[in-house]
Amino acid sequence: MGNPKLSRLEMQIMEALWNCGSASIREIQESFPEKKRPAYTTIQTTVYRLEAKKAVRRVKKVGNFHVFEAAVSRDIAQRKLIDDLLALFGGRTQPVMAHLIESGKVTLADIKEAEKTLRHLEREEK
Amino acid sequence: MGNPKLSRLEMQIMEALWNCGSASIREIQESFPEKKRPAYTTIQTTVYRLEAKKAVRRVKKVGNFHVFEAAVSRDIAQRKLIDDLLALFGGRTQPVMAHLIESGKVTLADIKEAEKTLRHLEREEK
DNA sequence: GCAATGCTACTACATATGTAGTAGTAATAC
DNA sequence: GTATTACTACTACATATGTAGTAGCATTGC
Repeated sequence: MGNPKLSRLEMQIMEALWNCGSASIREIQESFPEKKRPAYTTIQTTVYRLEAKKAVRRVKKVGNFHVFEAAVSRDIAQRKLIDDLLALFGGRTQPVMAHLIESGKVTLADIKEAEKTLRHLEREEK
Repeated sequence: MGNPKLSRLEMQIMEALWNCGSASIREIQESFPEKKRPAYTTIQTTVYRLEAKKAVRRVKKVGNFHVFEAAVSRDIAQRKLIDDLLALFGGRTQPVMAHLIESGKVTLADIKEAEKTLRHLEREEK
């Protein structure tokens, strides 16, 4: 029932749908960089699986092809991934933060931004 | 032949080894809370797989049982998980940070701490 | 020494995921 | 209206992971 955990390929497909609003299998496939573009049927199979998980739905049929759209938001999907990662860390965010910083991929600006967001949240909750 | 990505159960087993230094299958199994303790052979199978991945190794045999120890550090293993998550986000940390904050699991203190760490790093790199 | 117990090594199986082939039907191009 | 092309629906298969059973050898307790 809840939000399904999406895999790498599934997320890439969802990304195409979140960006385009809606798309056909072919359009999704062509959204992949030519060099690492899976076969048409690979995308198709994965879209069908996403459909089974209720993460995408068919919106209409145009000509002989179907058009799909995301049925879960990017936020929800991303949140699920992060919650699952956190679970692997026993729910502790500290090591996650530490590694993000250590990886050199978080800038001071990101932190500042985060801090601002956090202050806003705190104010709203009071 | 980089560091393998470890799964949920694998991480739980590694956690036991990182905590105890070294342990037998039975000891690892008993480190699980009674209510969600997998069968002995489930732990065994998973330890064997970790061995195949070179994430653990046998250190000795005591009586008729083997004693295992971690062959990769907690840091390395955690780092791998985070790098893989980041890859799902196209390498952008911003959404990860945003979700961590939104989840309410990161406190302002965590951010302050992170900021301090980051400032230190920047200084060192100059 | 022999029976009980415990551990190992191996096998088995279900689900998830990445990957893609094939058969057949539907749209299209003339 | 027929040949080509494109898409769908289905099948197949390998690897990863969680899960656990079984057969048999090693230890141990007497």
